[in-house]
Amino acid sequence: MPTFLDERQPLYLRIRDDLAARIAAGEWRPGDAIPAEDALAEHHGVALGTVRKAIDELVRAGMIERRQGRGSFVRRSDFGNAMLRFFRHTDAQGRPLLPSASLLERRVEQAPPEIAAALGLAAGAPILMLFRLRSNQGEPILAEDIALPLPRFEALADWPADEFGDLLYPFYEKVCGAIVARARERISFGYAQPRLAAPLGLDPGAPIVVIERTALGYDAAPLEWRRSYGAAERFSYTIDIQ
Amino acid sequence: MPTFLDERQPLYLRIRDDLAARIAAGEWRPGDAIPAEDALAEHHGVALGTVRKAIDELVRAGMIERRQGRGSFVRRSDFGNAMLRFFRHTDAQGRPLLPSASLLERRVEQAPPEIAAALGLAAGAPILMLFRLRSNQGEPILAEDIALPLPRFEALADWPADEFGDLLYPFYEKVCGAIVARARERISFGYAQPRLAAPLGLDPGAPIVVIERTALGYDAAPLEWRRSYGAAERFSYTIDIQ
DNA sequence: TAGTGGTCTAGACCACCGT
DNA sequence: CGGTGGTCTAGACCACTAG
Repeated sequence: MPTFLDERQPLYLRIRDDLAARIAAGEWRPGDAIPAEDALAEHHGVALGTVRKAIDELVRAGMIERRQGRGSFVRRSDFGNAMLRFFRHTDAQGRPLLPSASLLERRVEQAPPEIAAALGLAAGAPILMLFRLRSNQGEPILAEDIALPLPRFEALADWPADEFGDLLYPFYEKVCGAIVARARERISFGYAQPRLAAPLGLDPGAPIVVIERTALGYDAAPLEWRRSYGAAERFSYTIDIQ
Repeated sequence: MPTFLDERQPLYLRIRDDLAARIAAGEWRPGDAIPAEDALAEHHGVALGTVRKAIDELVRAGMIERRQGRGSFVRRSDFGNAMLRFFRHTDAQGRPLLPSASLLERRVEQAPPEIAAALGLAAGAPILMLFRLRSNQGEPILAEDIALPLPRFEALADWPADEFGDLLYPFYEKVCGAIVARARERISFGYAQPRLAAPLGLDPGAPIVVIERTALGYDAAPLEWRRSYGAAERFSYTIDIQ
């Protein structure tokens, strides 16, 4: 029988929070099955329907996936290529292309105030800065400034650049045990400075879209800050609203 | 006892579809209360929990709002000012401003292919085109091309222009009985043609954001097409992703 | 076949709302 | 106070998955 956090909360919310905390603590990792509903019901001393309602909440929050007949699994958030949804590129058959990535710069810095604030660090705290270019068949699509807090991501400072791979988030998980669960993105518009125009193959001053992202873990702690840049003319994004 | 649509569907989905169809048919309008859960349970010959699950679905879909102790109500989708979430303007105290609208042009046309397709009409079908400017304290924020199918919106063709009001959707509902329930928007970037630059107070060729929207009724039928334009430099949009 | 989630029932009591 | 939605129980049976 687990200890409950807030006696005033309904049972199903307390169970939801208990499960969420155990996922955040790493008791189950993405892809793992959580215990069966009847086991959880017995463990928490509640009816099955109450556990189902708790899991419903976590499914809505994107933390858990149900698979009938198999179990309920911690969801692996898969937005390694999410930035590309703004700059969709398809091959001749209309299938989406996964761009390759190349690491252009890597250095240790003191976090400027804006990045420090986004990462929840003190200004001047040490960070690892990456500058990355993503391209499709040699054609540049996106440039990215990426900031990672140190010493959390120390291992990446000396890791061979050619082993970084096209998708960083699985790489963070493998090398540093850091699991990205969700993110907040802000889209705005600007003009390409020469530093960006050159690798993107644009004229200096060309209009670009700027996508700023803070990626968070299951415990809502900031893990990564990045700012991505792409040609404004190729930007397109669709939303459904109610 | 109502007739059910698809015997293979679970009960709660059939009840959800029945309620959704009755809302789409106008049996209850936005703001109206739907029958109490126990009444619906008896009416459909099912247990209370089954009706609750059906209503849960409609709440998730944004069609219904629950209010404890009062009832469940058809939701009035309120995105009259949703376009402004991309161009947030606040007063000195940080409160959002509701811009005023002025109708600059109004004419009956034959729908060009793109607009006809979006509205589900044959190319060349008659539409009412509006051109509108939205401003804050005299400062232009957004220009909008709006297309409405005829004869559905016939009443607006001759309605006094100064009675259109700042928000069109409540106006459509009042004058034409057309209720907008949801919409799909596509954001892209472009450059201001003189026709747009002048009213927006921009230089011709200035970068602009283009937001194309198709607004739908509860029955998913297209009601309105619009394309909104604003200065790219003032654009900002935040999204949470999982 | 055993184990999982999915649907459904028929209750009970609580929390909130308006009169 | 009566009526509403919100929580919770203790079952039953079904549908799907894997070995």
